Amino acid sequence: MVEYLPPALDTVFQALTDATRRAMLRSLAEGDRNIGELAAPFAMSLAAASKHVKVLERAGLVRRLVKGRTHVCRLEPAPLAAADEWLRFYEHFWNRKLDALDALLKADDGAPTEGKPR
Amino acid sequence: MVEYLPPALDTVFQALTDATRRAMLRSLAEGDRNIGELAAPFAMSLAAASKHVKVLERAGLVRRLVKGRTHVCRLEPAPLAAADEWLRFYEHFWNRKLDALDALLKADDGAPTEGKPR
DNA sequence: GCATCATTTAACCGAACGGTTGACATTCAT
DNA sequence: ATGAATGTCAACCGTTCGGTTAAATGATGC
Repeated sequence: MVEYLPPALDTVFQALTDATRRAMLRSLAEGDRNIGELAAPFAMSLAAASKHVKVLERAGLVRRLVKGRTHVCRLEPAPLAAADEWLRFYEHFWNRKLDALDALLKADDGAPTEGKPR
Repeated sequence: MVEYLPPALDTVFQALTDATRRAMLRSLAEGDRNIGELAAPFAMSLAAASKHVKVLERAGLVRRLVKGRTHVCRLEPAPLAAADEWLRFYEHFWNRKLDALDALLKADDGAPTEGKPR
């Protein structure tokens, strides 16, 4: 059987909606952390933190290595790359828009798309 | 004057979790659309689509220009840039990880982590 | 004026979210 | 063997989510 099917974008973005989970990822970017360490900065029960980690895991953003009685979590950046890829589809858009925005706001129809380089 | 207070990252990612809304953004990338046009590809009521658009609006991803009885929606890419910026913090990570991934996959659960430097 | 088109609003529904508490399983240290 | 440490699981709770239907609003066209 296929162990890892591609973590859907839905799941990844959903995991990123929560500030607590985003902070956990930031922490994991600095090194492996067990559940207690991930939970420490937040005013919430360990059970709640455990759930958050599970969400990150489901999104493929975290891999868990059970080591004795502690579960050490490791950042798994691939799904972030996938999310980024999705976003970059719009990259040329937000670049182009930096000055085109003014034009659009002034003349709401027939938007001329030419503009000066920023 | 404060034109727009920063649309929180929470709100932006949350808006992106839904595939319907992501598809709407893709459609908007090709040009302005009114609500009916945005709703058309999906098997859902207009009221539901209207809610989706409202979510996109709340995230600052869409601007609505009421023109007569139709509401024409326009893509507003700035919050996407913000989300991308957040993600790119991890960019060096997913680049560096391309080959380290194999090592991680091999040293799965029961495996000792002593084999590699940490 | 009147019907129609485009859209929102309100009320409702079941499922998912984010949190809690309390009980349980395992591992580690003594 | 006992007990503390590390986490999970199950049950529960209030809120949000994504959808529905039905009614209301507002602009258009005849």
